[in-house]
Amino acid sequence: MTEPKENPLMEKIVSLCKRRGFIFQSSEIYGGINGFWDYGPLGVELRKNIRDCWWNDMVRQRDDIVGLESSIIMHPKVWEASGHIGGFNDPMVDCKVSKQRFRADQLFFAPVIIDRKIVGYVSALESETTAAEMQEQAEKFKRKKAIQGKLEPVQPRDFTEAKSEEIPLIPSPATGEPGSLTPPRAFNMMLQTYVGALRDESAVAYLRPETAQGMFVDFKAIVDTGRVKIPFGIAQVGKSFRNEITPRNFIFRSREFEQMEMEYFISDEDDWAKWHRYWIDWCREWLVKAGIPAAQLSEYNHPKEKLSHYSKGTTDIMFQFPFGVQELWGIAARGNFDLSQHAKFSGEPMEYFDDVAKRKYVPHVIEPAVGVDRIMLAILCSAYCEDQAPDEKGKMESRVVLKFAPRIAPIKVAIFPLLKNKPELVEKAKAVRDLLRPHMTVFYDEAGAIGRRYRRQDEIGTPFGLTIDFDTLGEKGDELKDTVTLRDRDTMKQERVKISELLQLLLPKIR
RNA sequence: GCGGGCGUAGUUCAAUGGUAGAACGGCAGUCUUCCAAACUGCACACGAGGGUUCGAUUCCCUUCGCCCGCUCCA
Repeated sequence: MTEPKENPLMEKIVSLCKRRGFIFQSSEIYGGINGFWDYGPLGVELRKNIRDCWWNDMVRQRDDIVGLESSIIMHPKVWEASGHIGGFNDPMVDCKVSKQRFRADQLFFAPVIIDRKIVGYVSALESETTAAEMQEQAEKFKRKKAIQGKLEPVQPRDFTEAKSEEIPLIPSPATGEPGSLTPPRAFNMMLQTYVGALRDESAVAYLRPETAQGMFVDFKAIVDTGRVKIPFGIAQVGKSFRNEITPRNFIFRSREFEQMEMEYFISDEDDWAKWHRYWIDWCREWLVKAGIPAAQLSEYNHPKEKLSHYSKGTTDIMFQFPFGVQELWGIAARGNFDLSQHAKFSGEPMEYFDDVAKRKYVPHVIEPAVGVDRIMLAILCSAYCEDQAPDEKGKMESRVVLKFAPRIAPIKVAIFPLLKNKPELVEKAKAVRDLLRPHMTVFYDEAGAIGRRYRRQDEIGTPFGLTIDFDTLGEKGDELKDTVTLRDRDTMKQERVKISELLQLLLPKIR
């Protein structure tokens, strides 16, 4: 099967997002900056709705979850404790020929020394037999080059110790030939900055790569002041930053992104699998409520051998994006690793005293973590739709519609006077706009033909359109006076509704 | 980070070694009687930098960005 070289659907969505003011490339007038995006007038409404829905469902409608907004820049030790500095800051070595990448500390090399003279180098990847392998290579090397003399035993060193003049002489483990390896380069995922006026090592700080650590670091403060009892959760929405090597797929993976994370603390004796399942189901239901069809969702369980050593299990809710099935929402059982680490690094005990069980323990945690940006992209992709609609003369034309769930649509209702050159219509339409505006996002439009205005709203996913016509003014008698047509985005059907009943009709539909 | 492809209006495309056209969209106006009507007018582009050249949007180099594949994604 050949992979499609292009992705027409994705291109259409990207171009619609730009055309209608959802998403722009950041700093575009300067040529753009890779991995950063701006959200325009409609994008910002959509994101706000996503955040608000999540916050409402996750925090406000529950007794057991409280909110938090921690700072983006935290004490650098936070990232030592979390493992982001120590464990994931490994220098990497690339082989320019085979395109393989190795961790420098797992790549070993040694000079081949005959009669006290270095005649070449051998290399091997870390394994139980690295030393033996390299000794064998050295002997083979000696035979091949037909060099006489005494071969000294090889002494493997890892690549982080390679001197710059040695690097071109060390063979790549992939090809066996020297000259293709790059010097070790650090791939630190965290964005760095300096706090304070001095730009020295002591001032280095990091932009958080996840919001989660804020919840762990403030765990004690919340337990002490929040009147919370296990099981309970701490939720946070905020920006995070990662130096992704390859930002790709529109806003799917960016360097600045917004997370919605929740840490749900449970007893160390609780059945974590039960809570894990509970949160997976909760997240799936939430996505469906946000308008994503259940049929486009699936689950992926991370294989045990790929899990971090502290994780008991991670399940990703996957979404069928136009560019493939990709991770949307990760639900991780993190054990009590994070709290224990912070206890260790800060010296502050992170134990919870359980009034019911009458004992102390370090709680375990289940973490549903999702990106606002990813949800936004999934919503855009599943909402995008092209169908057929009749034009003025009844001829079928293709129509682009974003079928957003009304609760997350940027604009809930658009209001039109049938004609703009009739002051009575305009005045009445503006009165209807003012009536609804305190309760929902509205958009007033009087430009062009009515059909065009409907189509414009279809393209930005506005679920309802209201048109004020001559009947509204009472031209056909009192029966229709002060009624308007309410037009449905998806069916394009219209019904006649009394202005006085609009609010009670619309409000339940947009919740 | 590597390899391949590509950068011309808001979008989709065209042309050209002598500085660019269209369609759709946008804005304003005339006109309107419920699904992208018509007419008129207006605004808007050669991603950036350097080189070759009398002259570069066009050729070359660099860079930035986008797409596809690999890699990476704690």
